[in-house]
Amino acid sequence: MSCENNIVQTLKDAGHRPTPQRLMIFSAVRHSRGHVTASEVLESVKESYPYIDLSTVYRTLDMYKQMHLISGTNLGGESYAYEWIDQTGHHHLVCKVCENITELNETFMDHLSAEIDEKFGFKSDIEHFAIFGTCEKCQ
Amino acid sequence: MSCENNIVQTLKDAGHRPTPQRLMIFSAVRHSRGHVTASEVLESVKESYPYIDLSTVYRTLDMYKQMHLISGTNLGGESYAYEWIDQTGHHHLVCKVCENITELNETFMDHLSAEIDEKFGFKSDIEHFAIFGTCEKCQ
DNA sequence: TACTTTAATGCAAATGTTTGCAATTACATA
DNA sequence: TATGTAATTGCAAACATTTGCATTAAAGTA
Repeated sequence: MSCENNIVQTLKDAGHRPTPQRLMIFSAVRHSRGHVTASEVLESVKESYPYIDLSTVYRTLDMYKQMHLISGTNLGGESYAYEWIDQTGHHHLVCKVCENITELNETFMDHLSAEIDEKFGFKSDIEHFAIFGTCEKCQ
Repeated sequence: MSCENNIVQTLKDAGHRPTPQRLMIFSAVRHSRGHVTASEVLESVKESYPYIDLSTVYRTLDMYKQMHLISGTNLGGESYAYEWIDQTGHHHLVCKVCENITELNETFMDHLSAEIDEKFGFKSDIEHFAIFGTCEKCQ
């Protein structure tokens, strides 16, 4: 389970310590709509705890990513964005021209994922994907 | 066409100037088996032209990437790897445990790509993909 | 509660990548 | 070939991310 009220337990179960920093960072990602960058998380957490360090943010986001509580996606150019993973995993179509982002339902990847498992015995970890291209408007 | 003997023409056609630096950088990527990082390209080019700068390498690799002559893929962790795109585009299955990489034939993505076009009118640009997961051995 | 052990933090420095700008180079035109 | 112009380069500085390490804090045990 990855819902907020037992993030403490989730951390403990995974053998990690539920430090205040980790809870604040989780909360910052959890409560922001859509994607956030590492420095946005930093600013957000700083409002309640000014001594937080960027390296802690990066380390913690990486940890949550490995725990599959949040996803990290390169949304083109400079922005590496983190996002809380809710029940309905999803992907993005990123238009290289207008830079708009379209959400893509998880089921689109299921087929591919099953095919890869069948052929290679490889369990793919497709939680969050960014596919680049050109959207209808911009073609 | 993206074969080596007319890289000069390919550049001109795209409105770019075929400078010595660009030709050397293309050659470095073209002649290396598999993936190369930006600094590997730098070292390689430096052997014949020591004054080359890393920023030129990055800018040029980005340009080639936009021209779809090379692909850039985040192969996990720190390594961002560039690769020449030959006739048979391909993708990678990257195992998070043993870090081994399995090549994945282009056709695997074709289905997904067609589905996305049909549903969203979105022309996806799936030339080079890294899918993370756990390989058969490591499960 | 006091003590011990180990994980996690903050800081500073290292590394990787991008950007601004003046000098240089390639190309078009005369 | 000489000249003008716009693109490209190398440099230096900015920015983003990661790492090493001493200090601090969390959790288990007595």
